[in-house]
Amino acid sequence: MAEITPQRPRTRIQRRNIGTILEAALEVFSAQGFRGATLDQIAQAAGLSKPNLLYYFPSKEAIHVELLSGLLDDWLAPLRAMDPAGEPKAEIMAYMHRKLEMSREMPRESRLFANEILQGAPRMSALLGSELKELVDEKAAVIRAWSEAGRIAPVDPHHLIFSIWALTQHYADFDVQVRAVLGPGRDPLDEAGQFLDTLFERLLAP
Amino acid sequence: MAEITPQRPRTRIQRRNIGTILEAALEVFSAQGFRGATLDQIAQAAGLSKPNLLYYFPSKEAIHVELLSGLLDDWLAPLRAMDPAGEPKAEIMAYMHRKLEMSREMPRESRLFANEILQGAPRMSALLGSELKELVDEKAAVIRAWSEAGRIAPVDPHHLIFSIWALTQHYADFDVQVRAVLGPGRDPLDEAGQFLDTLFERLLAP
DNA sequence: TCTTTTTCTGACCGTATGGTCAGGTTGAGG
DNA sequence: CCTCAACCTGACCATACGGTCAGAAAAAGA
Repeated sequence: MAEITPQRPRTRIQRRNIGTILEAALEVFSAQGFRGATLDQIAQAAGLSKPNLLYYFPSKEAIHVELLSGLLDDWLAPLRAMDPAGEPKAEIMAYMHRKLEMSREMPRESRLFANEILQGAPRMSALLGSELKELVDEKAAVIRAWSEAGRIAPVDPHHLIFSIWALTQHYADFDVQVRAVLGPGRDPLDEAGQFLDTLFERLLAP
Repeated sequence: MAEITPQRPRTRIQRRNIGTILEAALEVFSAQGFRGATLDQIAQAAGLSKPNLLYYFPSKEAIHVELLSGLLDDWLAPLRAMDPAGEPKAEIMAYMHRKLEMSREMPRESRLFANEILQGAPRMSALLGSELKELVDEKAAVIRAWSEAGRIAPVDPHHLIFSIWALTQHYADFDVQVRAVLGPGRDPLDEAGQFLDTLFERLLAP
């Protein structure tokens, strides 16, 4: 009975199976939520047996936590990339577009986070108050400086960031609603790109 | 064994208990999601026994459906109230503020809907494509007319409505995240009111 | 090839959960 | 006060689910 620990380097098989499991878990957790997902569903989606899942991860919860913590960096990367030395409006617009692109390319990750936050972030609240808050505060200071220098219109930096999150993630998290309202034959994400361009253009114009 | 049907008028006790159950179910479903909520939790929150719940509702699912369909009208009321004969910007601003007020006063309802939509709206997709779409299309036409008459800046009406939903509901659905980032001693909803005023002011100014 | 370690599985277990039922209790109308 | 329908409950059931375990199968190493 060998524990799979980060101590000794992972074998080829371990890398492959752990990857497969996390991919399957993302699929199932994002669609069903933590409580709604079952190990059998994940096992089936991964093409592995249930005991085999639990050979690689000690519990259902451990899979979920691994997914969340592994994703947080990807999730915050676009904000990290916002350059204090860049042109203010261009930097903010680029951030918004990168987030919108993630709603198109990574809707499952978006929904996974949304599910977690909706339930009160029981497995993430620590990270929210530390890592996330620090990054946001840092970037908010940058935006505030831009704002005070008159390079963008005056605006609350924290709520500006919230608005980017809300407006971009909405197209991933509420996809069914958006599509139901728009009807077939329209590309919500394309239109959103145009609309949000206009919105932030007008909001930020000095 | 009497069925509780809408046929014969409800007794006093029925009205009271059905109300209590729906209130408790809203509390539990909105915090845990459908799958995460248990009948025992709802029964305890309602101060009733589990079999007694099932005396008034045939199943857990029935309680959930009743909640959702009963809530849809309240949810759409602010949009319905948008008056084509009113002053365009004021009407839109008023709608936004009413929605924001609902995020403050009815966060559980907001999260209940968010949960449902996130899971792909398995119990609501019919309503989304009919009742919701029709109302939104109707109001979108009004907004488009305002826009074409030059009374507000040109803007895609459907995405304008989406943006109001996204920006206001974000403060209810992602409450923990918003509070974690802002830190203690700030009132997110108050600040949001200011910020969104500015945002839509600049977006809509002709 | 032989040995050791890693990988994998069928069978099984305890608990939680949605739901049922026979029968008791309470309230309303006469 | 009596009767009948409405209301309520403890005990119970079947299933789903997370997790365990003894040992087989497959890789890796010598």
